Amino acid sequence: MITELSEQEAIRRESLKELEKAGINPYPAEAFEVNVTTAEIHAAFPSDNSLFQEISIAGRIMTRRIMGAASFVDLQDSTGRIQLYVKRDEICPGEDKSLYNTVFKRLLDIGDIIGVTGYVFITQMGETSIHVKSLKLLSKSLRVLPVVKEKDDQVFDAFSDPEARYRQRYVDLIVNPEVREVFIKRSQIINTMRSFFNERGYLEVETPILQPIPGGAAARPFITHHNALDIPLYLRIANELYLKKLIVGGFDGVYEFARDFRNEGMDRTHNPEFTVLEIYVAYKDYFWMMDFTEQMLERVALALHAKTAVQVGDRTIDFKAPFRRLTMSDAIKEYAGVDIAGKTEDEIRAFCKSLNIETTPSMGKGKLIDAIFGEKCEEHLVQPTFITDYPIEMSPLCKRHRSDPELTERFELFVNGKELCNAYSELNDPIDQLDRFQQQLELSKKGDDEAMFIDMDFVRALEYGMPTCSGMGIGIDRLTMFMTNQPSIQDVLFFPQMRPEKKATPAGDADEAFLAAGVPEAWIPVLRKYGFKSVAELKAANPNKLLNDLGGLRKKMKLDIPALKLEEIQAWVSA
RNA sequence: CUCUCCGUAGCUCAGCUGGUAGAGCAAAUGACUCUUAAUCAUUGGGUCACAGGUUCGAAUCCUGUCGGGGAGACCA
Repeated sequence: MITELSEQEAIRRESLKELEKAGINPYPAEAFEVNVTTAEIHAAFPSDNSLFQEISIAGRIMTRRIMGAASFVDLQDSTGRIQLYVKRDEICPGEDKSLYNTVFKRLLDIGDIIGVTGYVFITQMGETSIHVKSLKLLSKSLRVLPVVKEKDDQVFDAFSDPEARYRQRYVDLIVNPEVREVFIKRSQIINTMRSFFNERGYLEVETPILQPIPGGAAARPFITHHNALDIPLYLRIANELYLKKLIVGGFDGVYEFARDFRNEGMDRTHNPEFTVLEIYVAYKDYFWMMDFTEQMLERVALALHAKTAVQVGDRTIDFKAPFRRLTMSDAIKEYAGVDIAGKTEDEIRAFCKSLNIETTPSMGKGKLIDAIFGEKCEEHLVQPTFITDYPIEMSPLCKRHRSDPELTERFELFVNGKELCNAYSELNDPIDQLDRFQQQLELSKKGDDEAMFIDMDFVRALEYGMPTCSGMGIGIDRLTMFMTNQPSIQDVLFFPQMRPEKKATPAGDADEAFLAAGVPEAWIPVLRKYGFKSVAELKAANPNKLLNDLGGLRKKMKLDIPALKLEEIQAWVSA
């Protein structure tokens, strides 16, 4: 684990030892009392100088400006930053000035976490600051933080490498304050929605993530295995069927913020695991749900921005209810210029050809219509728009339209050309439901590998009777991208999925090979430094010379590991 | 999966048509008791992602691998 340390990391580890020698615990166990945050000081101090005369505050050292016997430090806590004024004779009132001269100036670094006491004042340059009376190290930082500087709203040397930011999000959060803001807003979005539901008496529930049948959506699942039951289990792709079983069970409204998993491609709008809210409300239909959805989104926008207009890229999106409503057939008429109403599969296939849309024989009527819509319409739906009345083949869980048996009572909400919500008047006819599942089976025989599985327990539940019901699902990650103006899903997930980091395998053999030959772990980096990259090279060496050279190297590098014996080295070479 | 750009010090980046690496910040040492991208002086810090190839000589040219960004294909 401890490979080559950089010069600065080695210096920090030395400082750590010196601190311990001086009797300072770099990682003390006891609590440090904090009685104020930087945000509270900045909010109240300038108007009332009598406040904050005895404060205790903790945070991370972000930058220092040392001028001999006095210094300024920028301290960052969870709410922001404040400047500290550290004066030698203030923190070292007696003869012994080592706390300032040695500990503060030499042994502390940017990145260390400290606690201070003192009082708030305003410097001659007009900056609200803390006059430090005592200072205590709370945690020593051994790694070097990127130092981001700022002047007149211009940022210098920003920590910007996406790979490093996503892999080491903690560093990103420390040095890039706007990143923290995105995630605070994400939490606000979820809280606003939760209040909206709870005020109406709906119940927050939890349903299985490990499912024997991955139902409720069309997607490729992750498969895992349960040892005790000796059965395959799937990570859920949706929770729709379970929530509807709860409506059967007698709840009037249930919702879940669910983590779903889909074993499909990754790009800037798709992560293998993502968060979806699904809500089901008894005795409602999809018209009711449209009203509900637009009110919910308007409220989220207001909660975050205090207005309904939200900046997304170079566009302004207005979440003020009501949103435009358009049937799918009208949308295709408007944007593709063809009328699909009452047309056969062959006629629609011909439309696709005339519009230069690729088709395959396995595509049914529903997929063909969806292809036209996807190619020609979606990109135009910038302002929030409900697209309604989808063809029946695409919606096996959705109630047939009350006035057209070819269609379903379904809507999707499009924002900025992307799908955001999906909702139905839920299908509660168990015979129709089984029939639709069987049609899915036919599709899958035709080669559609994402047709739905049949969940017989769900059909059985419907046979007991489910009230009329409307359900809606909304992608929380996508919603957060819109509401916080982030172009990539990776920017709204703390830890987006990444390929595993491989430590650059040094030329020659891996550590394991050296260990297998009997070399103690601590000596492996030494051998590499000495020039042995592989076990084979090691075996070719003269054990006596090795003993001498390695002993010398141990002294030179001041290594804190036991000296080697000739027999040990002979064992490696002959192993 | 395809195309494309990228990978150099802890961070942000230079490095030309090939000649064994530079800057700013950060760090070390020193000066400085109201600075704020603090300032001034001195110094150290590199497996140029990895592996091959071409060449007298490769950070640079070529091939492959790994990792990342972007675009597309596929996909809700």
